Amino acid sequence: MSAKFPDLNLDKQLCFSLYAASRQVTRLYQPLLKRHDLTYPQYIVLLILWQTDGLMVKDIGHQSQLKSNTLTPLLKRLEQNGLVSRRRAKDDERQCYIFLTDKGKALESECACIPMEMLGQTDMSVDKLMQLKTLLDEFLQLQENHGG
Amino acid sequence: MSAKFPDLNLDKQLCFSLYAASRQVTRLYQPLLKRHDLTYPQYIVLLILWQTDGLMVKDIGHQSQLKSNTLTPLLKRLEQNGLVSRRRAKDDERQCYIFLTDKGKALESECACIPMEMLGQTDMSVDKLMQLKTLLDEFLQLQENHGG
DNA sequence: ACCATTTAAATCGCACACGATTAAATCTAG
DNA sequence: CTAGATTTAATCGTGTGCGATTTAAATGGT
Repeated sequence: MSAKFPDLNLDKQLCFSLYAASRQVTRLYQPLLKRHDLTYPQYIVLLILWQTDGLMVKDIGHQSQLKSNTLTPLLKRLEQNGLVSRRRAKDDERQCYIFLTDKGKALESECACIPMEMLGQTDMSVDKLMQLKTLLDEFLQLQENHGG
Repeated sequence: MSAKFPDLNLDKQLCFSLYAASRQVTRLYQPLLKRHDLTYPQYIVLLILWQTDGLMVKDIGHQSQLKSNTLTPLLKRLEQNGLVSRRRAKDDERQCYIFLTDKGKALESECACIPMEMLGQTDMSVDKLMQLKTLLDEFLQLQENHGG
């Protein structure tokens, strides 16, 4: 069966590996994040805000590559959990600025152990992990020019 | 601001790169798959079935790392679109076997150009793409032993 | 000043993902 | 032979992702 189109398998399998690896990482994070009542995408958004507080939805979208249709409900959940507050800019009512609350700021140090715990769950060398990141970023960079 | 926990940034950013790259690939596939009325996960499942027809839901789950809560509705959609048929095993009514229809089989050759088109959209060298796949697979392998 | 265009966020609809549970069939120990 | 454990899919609820549209506000050219 199959192997009718053998030349094309490389590509198929790279994309599948990427897809599977990404979900695997999300699954690894889940137990660590659940302690703080966070999902993985919520954690991503918080990482961005911990780096720079008071961003617009647009800025968070640019950094996370997520659009408002994903971010708006996600940010509302973070707001409901008391981690961020949403404020309209006075000079431009279209813009919605996101600020960390005290609770949201405090969560940063509570989550400080997560990356270390994640590294502990991987038997891969730091060297190879860095290689992986470099290749992924190169891929992302090339695509950015392409797709817009 | 931030950089309170600088040692931990490597990890955070690797996971973010993985997350972003995976979604980027899905977005790249979408226009190509839409022509055939497929989503990316549906395409993944079809790739598995094109390799080996007549698998149980469990087998597809093992290869795709997806559980029945994702696969059952996905396979029902493929069935509705006339690409697969679902049959219970006579000797064990619990098992549900998935078979490609003629239309489902015919779709394989129609999709044969997709991997090449995908490669065309990436300016990354085949060498680096292979490296990337190798690292991702190594990561997945290590995790398989870990998590179950 | 006026209206078309642009921009930012929100809304809508659909299809994943996945933890948790359920249901039904099969297996197994006693 | 049968009660309980196991296996397999299906179901349920929540939270993404994302294309498409909508709403509201600001901008820009006339």
